[in-house]
Amino acid sequence: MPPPNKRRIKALRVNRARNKNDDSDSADDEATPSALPAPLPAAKPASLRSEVAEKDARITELEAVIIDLRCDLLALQTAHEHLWLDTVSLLHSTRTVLLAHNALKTLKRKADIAHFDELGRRQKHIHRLEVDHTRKEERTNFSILALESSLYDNSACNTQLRLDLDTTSQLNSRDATINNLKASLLTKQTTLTETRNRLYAVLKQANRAKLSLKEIKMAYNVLRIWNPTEGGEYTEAACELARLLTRAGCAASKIEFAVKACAQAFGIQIRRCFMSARTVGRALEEGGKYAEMQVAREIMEAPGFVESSDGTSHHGLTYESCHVTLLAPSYTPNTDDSDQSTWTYKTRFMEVTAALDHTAQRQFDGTVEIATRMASTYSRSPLAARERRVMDKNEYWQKKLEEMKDHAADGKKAFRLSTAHKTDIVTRYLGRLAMDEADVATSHILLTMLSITNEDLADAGKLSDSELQALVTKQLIASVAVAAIKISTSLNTATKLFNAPIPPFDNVHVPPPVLLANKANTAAINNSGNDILKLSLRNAEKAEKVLKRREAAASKKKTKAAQLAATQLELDTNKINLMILALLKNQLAVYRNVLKNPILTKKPWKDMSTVAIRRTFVLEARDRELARKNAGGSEEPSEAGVEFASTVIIEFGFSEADDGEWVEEEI
DNA sequence: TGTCGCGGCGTAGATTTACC
DNA sequence: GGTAAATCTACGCCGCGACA
Repeated sequence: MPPPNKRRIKALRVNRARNKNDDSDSADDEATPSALPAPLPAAKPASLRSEVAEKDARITELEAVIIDLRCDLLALQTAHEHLWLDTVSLLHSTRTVLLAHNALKTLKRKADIAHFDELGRRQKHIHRLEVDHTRKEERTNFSILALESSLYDNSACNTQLRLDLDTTSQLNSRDATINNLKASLLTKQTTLTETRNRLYAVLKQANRAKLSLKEIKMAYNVLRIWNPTEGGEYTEAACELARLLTRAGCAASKIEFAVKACAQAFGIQIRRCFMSARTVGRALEEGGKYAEMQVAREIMEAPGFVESSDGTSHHGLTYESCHVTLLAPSYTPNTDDSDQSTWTYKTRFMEVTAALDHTAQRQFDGTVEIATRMASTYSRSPLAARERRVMDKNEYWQKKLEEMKDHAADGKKAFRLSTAHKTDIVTRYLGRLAMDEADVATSHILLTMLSITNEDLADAGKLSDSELQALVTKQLIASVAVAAIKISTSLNTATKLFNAPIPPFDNVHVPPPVLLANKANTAAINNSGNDILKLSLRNAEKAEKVLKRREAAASKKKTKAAQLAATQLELDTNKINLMILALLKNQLAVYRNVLKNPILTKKPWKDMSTVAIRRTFVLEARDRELARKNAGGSEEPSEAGVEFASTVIIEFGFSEADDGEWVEEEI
């Protein structure tokens, strides 16, 4: 065992002390009843066994104490070992620390040397930097001084430039301002001009609007407020309205109510009251007998008129209507009715009357009755007394230029009756005239006939010389004679051929035929001169179309007639045998339509379609014509194909059908 | 102041409507 | 189908108002 060192010695001392304490403690423990087994009670006389038991228990307890002590001893030994190990460790550590201390001393010494070297270098660097700084500072100061000097100079220059800039700016600003002002002025002038123009336009518009408004207001007032009277007298329109309402079945006493009710519905005011029943009665009278008087007077004043008539049946009764178309004054206020240039064509209603039948004789009798009644009415009227003249019933016939009818069968017969009647009237008139003027009139007829030339006829757009020869010479000569007298005397203006659409002997233009009632009812009614029932546009177009078609047909017919007139009747058989189809047809047309050959007239064209047949018919007709001439011309054509003397029937695009009706020709 | 146009009234006759 | 009432028509007469 190694000799104990100081630390070990110390540790031993500690252990001894601890052991002493333990001993004392053990002594104390023994002394303490709790630590030591309890002292045995005073020995009593006990059994051995109990004594052994107590001893065993004491032994057990002691053994337990021994065990405990041993454990403590072991613990102390362990602690001692630990302490020993610690001591060894500390010694080792101390040795290590000493070595480290020495190393550190060495390092410190080296570090100090290095430190001093570094410090020297740094101090040199600092010195060098200080020197550089001093130099840079000097240079910087110099530069600053130079810059300050330059700054001072630049500031002065800048001040001067600023002054110049201010001056320039002021100048530029002034020019810009001027330019701006000029631009603004131009803009404002443009705006002003535009505004002025707009103002002028607006003023014009306002003026126009004012005028328009004024006109519209006036027109509105005119339309809104209807004055049925002028100067206290009911206007023709008012009277016509009353008559129409009466015809429509309105009682005279209810007409005022009806008119007012209509006006209220239409937004129209009627100035003052509408006419009373009594005045309505007067208006009806004016539309009846008074109208007849007026028509009679107009017929006497007019250069001529056209009569249109038609018939129809209603509930088994036959009715005949008649109206005339003639030049009549307008009767408008402030118009000179004596000036014929202001006259216009009017269609006047004559009558609608029941008839027993629709025969030609009945129609003719009706016309005679109308003429007689009209002459009587006018001659007995106060109007005739004031004008100090009367109307002769023959004047109606003298003034009648044309008749319009729609029935071929009875119409042609009626034309013949009318023509005969008029011829008689005109002959009587001419006779009276001849008696008045002796033989002057006769010579005048001849002179007038001789003075009519082809040029005159051509200028009038009428028949040429050849046409005159081709047509029925006798009829035309008679008409020319009548016309010549009429022209020379200017008294009889009605010496026209019946049914000539355009009178050939003076400048009086007669309008085309009026549409008849059972052909175009609406158009006919509206064409009848009624101022209130105006022709509707559709009917007008329809009527215009019909008239145009008829005019075209008439023109076509006239061309055919002219072609017919230009055809010379060929009597040479050699020439007839050389004729071609068209020439043969022309020859047949002359025989058929001019000479009224009774055989050819009844022969339809479809049965004369070949050259041979046509040539045969032409040769036969030639033989008959030569025979007729050799017989002195006494052989007249049969009545069936001959028109009444001085009657020319213009069918106006219509032709006679098999049933006697006139039907429109196809164009 | 005379003339003219209009409306109102009365009367007679014709026509339509309601009723038996 | 007849009859009475209602309605419509025609017309003369008279007064009123506008106008020259």
